[in-house]
Amino acid sequence: MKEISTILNILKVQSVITKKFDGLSLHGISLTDYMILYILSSAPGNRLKRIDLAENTGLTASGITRIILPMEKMGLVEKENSDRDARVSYVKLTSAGERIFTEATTTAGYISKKLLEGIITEDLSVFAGQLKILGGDL
Amino acid sequence: MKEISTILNILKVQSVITKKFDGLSLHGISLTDYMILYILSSAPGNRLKRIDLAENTGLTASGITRIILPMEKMGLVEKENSDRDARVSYVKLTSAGERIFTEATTTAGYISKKLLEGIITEDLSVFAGQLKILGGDL
DNA sequence: GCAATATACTTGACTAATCAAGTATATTGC
DNA sequence: GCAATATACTTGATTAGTCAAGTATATTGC
Repeated sequence: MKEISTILNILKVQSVITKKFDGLSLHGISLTDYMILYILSSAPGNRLKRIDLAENTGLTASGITRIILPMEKMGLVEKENSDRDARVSYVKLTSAGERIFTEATTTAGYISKKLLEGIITEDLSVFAGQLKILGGDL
Repeated sequence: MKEISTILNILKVQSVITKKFDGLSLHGISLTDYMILYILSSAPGNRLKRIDLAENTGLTASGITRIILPMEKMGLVEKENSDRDARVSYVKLTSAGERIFTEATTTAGYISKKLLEGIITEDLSVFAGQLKILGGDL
């Protein structure tokens, strides 16, 4: 069945990707860290509730708590409380985080281009659209 | 940069997929278990060296050791030694494994179809081809 | 034919994530 | 206005995997 093999191939691709993105460690961050910086940098005010960060990354709320903690310690993001709702806390990109993100984007762009270079440019947007259908939208 | 967001979307899709495939627990196996059964079932003689299984799944050799152990205990696969090379051991699908695989395939097929139903059939093979370019080929 | 290197696999220590349960606050309906 | 429920987040325990090092066997080149 074609559908199943397609799905299983996505799993394999994922492991290929995470291996190639080891290069981000050059900037002291993991691929997941990078994804979070990426999402925050395009969020309004460079900040997002933890729960929305979970939704956007596909991680659980508890996964977010655990990954954000060291990022806070590194000074990439900072915690902000909501004055409307005492339950929520925002994760906000710091200027240091922005700087690291910009630097890491050079590396990430290079790796991504290499990974995708076999795919013709016009097909790429189709591919991206199909991923969106599958639930991948940051 | 379009390439980066595409790559990050693949990561998110992966987490969506693994969540949806929880249904396989109905058959007592995980998605990774299923992937291994899938690969073995289409391998010549229904068996493969551990190292080839690692290559095909995108896991490490040590990951294979760890995931195969409980599958052996469950009787889904069995170990076979090579008489040509004392270092290698084969992982072979048992008839019980084959049966579970067939049952699980019904579930997996259903979930996969639902996941991919937004993608037009003719686009699906293009999509599959693009995943292959990215390194995903079982 | 043997030393050096490479390959297949396993194991201990670790990490990144999950889930289930717990805490604190908010919302809703009577 | 308060009881019941829902939401946002954290924490302890667990799990699925990694990496680095170790063991055993095979291959290669002199």
